[in-house]
Amino acid sequence: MDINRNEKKRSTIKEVAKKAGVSVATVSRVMNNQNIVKDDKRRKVLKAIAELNYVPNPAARTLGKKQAYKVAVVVPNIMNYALADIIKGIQITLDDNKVDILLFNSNENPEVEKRIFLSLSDKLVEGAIFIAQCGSLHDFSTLAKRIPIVLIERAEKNNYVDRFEINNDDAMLKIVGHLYELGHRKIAHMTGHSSSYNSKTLTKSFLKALRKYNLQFLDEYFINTSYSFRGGKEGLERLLEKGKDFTAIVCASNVIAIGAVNTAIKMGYKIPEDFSISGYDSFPDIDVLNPSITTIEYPAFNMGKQAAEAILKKFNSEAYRLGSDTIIKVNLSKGESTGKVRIE
Amino acid sequence: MDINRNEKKRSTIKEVAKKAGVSVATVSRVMNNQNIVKDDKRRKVLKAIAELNYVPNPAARTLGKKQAYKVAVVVPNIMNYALADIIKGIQITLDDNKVDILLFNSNENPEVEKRIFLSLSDKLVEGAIFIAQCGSLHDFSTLAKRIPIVLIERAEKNNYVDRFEINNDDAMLKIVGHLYELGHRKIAHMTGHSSSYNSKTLTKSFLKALRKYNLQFLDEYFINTSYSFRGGKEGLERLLEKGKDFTAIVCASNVIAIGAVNTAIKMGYKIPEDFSISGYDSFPDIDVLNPSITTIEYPAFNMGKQAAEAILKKFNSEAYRLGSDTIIKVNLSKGESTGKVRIE
DNA sequence: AAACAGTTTGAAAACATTTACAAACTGTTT
DNA sequence: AAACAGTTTGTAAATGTTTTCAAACTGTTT
Repeated sequence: MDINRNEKKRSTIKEVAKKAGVSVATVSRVMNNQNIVKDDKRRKVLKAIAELNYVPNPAARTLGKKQAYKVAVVVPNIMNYALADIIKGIQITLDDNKVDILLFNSNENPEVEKRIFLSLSDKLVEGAIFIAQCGSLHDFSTLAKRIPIVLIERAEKNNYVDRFEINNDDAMLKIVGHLYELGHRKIAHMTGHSSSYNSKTLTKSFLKALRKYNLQFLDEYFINTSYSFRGGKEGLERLLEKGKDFTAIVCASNVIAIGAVNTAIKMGYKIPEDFSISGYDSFPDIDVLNPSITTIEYPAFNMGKQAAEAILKKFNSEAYRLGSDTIIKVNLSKGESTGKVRIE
Repeated sequence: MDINRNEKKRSTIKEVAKKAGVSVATVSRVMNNQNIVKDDKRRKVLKAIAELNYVPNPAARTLGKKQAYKVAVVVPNIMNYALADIIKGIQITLDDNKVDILLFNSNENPEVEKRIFLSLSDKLVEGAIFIAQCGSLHDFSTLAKRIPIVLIERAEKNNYVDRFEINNDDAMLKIVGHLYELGHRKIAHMTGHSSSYNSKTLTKSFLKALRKYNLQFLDEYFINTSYSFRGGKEGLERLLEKGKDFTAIVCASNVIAIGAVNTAIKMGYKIPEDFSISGYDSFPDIDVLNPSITTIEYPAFNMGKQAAEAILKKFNSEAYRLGSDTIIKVNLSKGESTGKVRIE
């Protein structure tokens, strides 16, 4: 695709200099408000700038300064509240620092993500934030030497990237513990597609938690589905086809949980009387729903802020510096979708 | 904020040229796959590129070509399914054409939006898409001379921008008609905050529809609230405080409707037996909810695609060309949240 | 009035590419 | 072998900034 629009020409720094009767260097100094320009010249320059409607050409500026004030943000799906909330946190923080974000969406397609990853090295961004995994691992070592990298909920480990990991082990321990206390012993699990790193690690944590409580895991009550209301609906339908021996379902995401809860009620089940359902994620106003969903929540917006701050911090550091690992704390938020197991 | 990281230096076209024993022009030709380079030289160049790990500097390229392959997308809130869906449509279409998107989020803050709008003129993007209104009107005439502009659901009119407007009149006519057929005569209205252009125009369309059906509008059953589940909850609470003379509520958004429906049921009302509630928007899998929501839906993802295509089309056109006005069709999707009015 | 330090300025180089133009090769045809 | 047309290549200008460095001003002190 060729882009060939005849732009109405911008005025240049040369024209401003000519009009103001000074050198381009002086104009540049005024633009970058270096206060070594005398007042009378500064005034002349500002006047010329206003008259010519001059705005500096960012490409030339980037070339001269070797700074683009841009950060790439790569997500698998923008239609996901938790991810959108993280992006919002990033956006607000970077915006405060006059850094723009270049948004890339892989649409859960590993090949697209790979392509984005590879193309990043020629994008002229001063940093990149990758959120959530989709498909294969990338080798960040080369890229991390050039620009600061932040990974949120991703598998890659590397000494030079900053990582933010949600404490899945604790999350699953908390939710399984909560269900255990309510008397649940047969707990089903509904998670994302098996190709997803995030699903797989969460399942591992779930199994760990079961072991801790000496609960056995029933293979037939393990369901992979998509991260959506419909995924919750279809997952529940497949689960119930196999029988209803479980008393609770731990879902890997709130949308799945909401889909499952609503479908269960539509089918005539009572939640939580017939079985409990829990979610996981960051979902706004989840307490407003009926029934409200018991969930493990993490501070998505805040994670975004932290990620952006990590990038900004590295901007200023001399060269290439060790990354940090941050474990994000989770919080059990009890709702109406879980309850005491019925004594049969 | 100063960005001062010591980047590991990229290799340049000069180094490649030297290593390959050719001129920089030849390297440039290879990079832009112009097939006027002889095979032996091309091979040498490619070898040198590979060995030096050369990737062209985008800023220099932009400067030379006067093309940045970037489009700005400005939204009031990224945490909104309909907007996110539009962005997704834009993203996919632009990505196919190797155009990147620069995402700006005004966070529903008119001043931030204004700032973004003004800063756009110095961003070096080949196009801009503004989605939904937030606050004051902007004057797009100057910007539109330089780059193609697409406005989605915004008030500004201008001969040179492409506009996409949802057919609000038809939407409200359809939903009021649907409720009228079900016997409803006293219809409340819950919309966004009064500062929002989108809310205001929708309300106008709602009033028009009422008139068409000879229904009177009761001032006290008009509620402004926020676009969220909680907004729906709080709106409904305020509405019910004023009495319960209405038999239906037309909400300006699905999140408001969902919040209201769930809250109503929690309060002990039966929906739609006690009153009907309708939504408006694009919301994924809304039919999975319990009850499913009657809503007016518009093709958000597709609108995004169309918007991006409009931009791409203008890229290729000579200079500055008339814009188009597209009215987006809406569709009534009947759910379980609306029903026949109870004969009292 | 000369010397000096400090401030303000401008010329020109640097940034990394694209591209217009001319030169140098091809391979035919006379 | 000269003339020609077509292809391939290189030189150098152009793109619009920032920044280095030296020069030209200041105003003070001797």
